[in-house]
Amino acid sequence: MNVPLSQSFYNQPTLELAIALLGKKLIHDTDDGICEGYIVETEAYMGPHDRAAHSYNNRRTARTEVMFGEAGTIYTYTMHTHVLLNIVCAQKNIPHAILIRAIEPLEHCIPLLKERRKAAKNNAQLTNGPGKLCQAFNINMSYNGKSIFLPPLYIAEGKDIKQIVESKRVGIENSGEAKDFLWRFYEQDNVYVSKRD
DNA sequence: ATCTCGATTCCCT
DNA sequence: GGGAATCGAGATT
Repeated sequence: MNVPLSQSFYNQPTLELAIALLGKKLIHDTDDGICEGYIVETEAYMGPHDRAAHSYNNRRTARTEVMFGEAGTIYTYTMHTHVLLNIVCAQKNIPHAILIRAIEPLEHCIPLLKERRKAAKNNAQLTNGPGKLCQAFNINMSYNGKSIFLPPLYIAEGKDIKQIVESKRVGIENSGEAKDFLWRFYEQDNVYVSKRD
C-alpha cells in the first residue's frame, strides 16, 4: 500500500517541492510498530544566499556536508537536544533543504506516539513541531545521510491539501532580511501545524 | 580550551 | 508571551 515516491520526485525547484510535500505521507517502520502521518507544514532553506540556512555562504562543515548531496538525502541535526528532520533538494552541490515541521498522524498509530511523547497533553502536541514529530516517530541521527525514498523511513503518496498558507519561517529572528521570506508552507486550519498566523 | 548561540520545547504567569 | 533547560557545532583564543 505505501509505495515510496521515487527519487525523481525530489528533483524539482525547492519552493515547489516544499509545497508538493504537503499532504504526502511520512512513514517510519520501527520495531515497536509502524507510524505514518501526513506532512502538514514545511520550511525551505536555500543555501548560499539564505542567512537562516546552515549552509549560508556555502558554509561546508561536517554537519552541513549532506546538504551538498543529492536531492532526497536525509539531513538530520540536533537543536536544543531535539532531532530535526530535513530533506535535501536542488542539484548536487547546491545546499538546499526542506525542514519537516509538522505531521498529522493517522489514527491507528496515536497510541504508539503517545508512549513516546509523555509531555503531550493532547493529540496535537504529539507532532505539532519539528522536534516533537521526530520524538513521536522515533527519528534519530542515524538517518543522517540516508535516502528518504527507501524504507524504513520514507515518503509516499498521501492526501490532497486544499488550502495552503505561506508565511514567515519560525525561530530565525536573528537572520537579517531572511527572517521575512515567506518560505514556510502549511495546511490552513490543520490543528497539527506548529504555529498558525 | 573556552565562548556563544541557536531551524526547540516546556512550564509558568 | 516570557524565561529556563540544555548541549553540541562553529568560531575564536
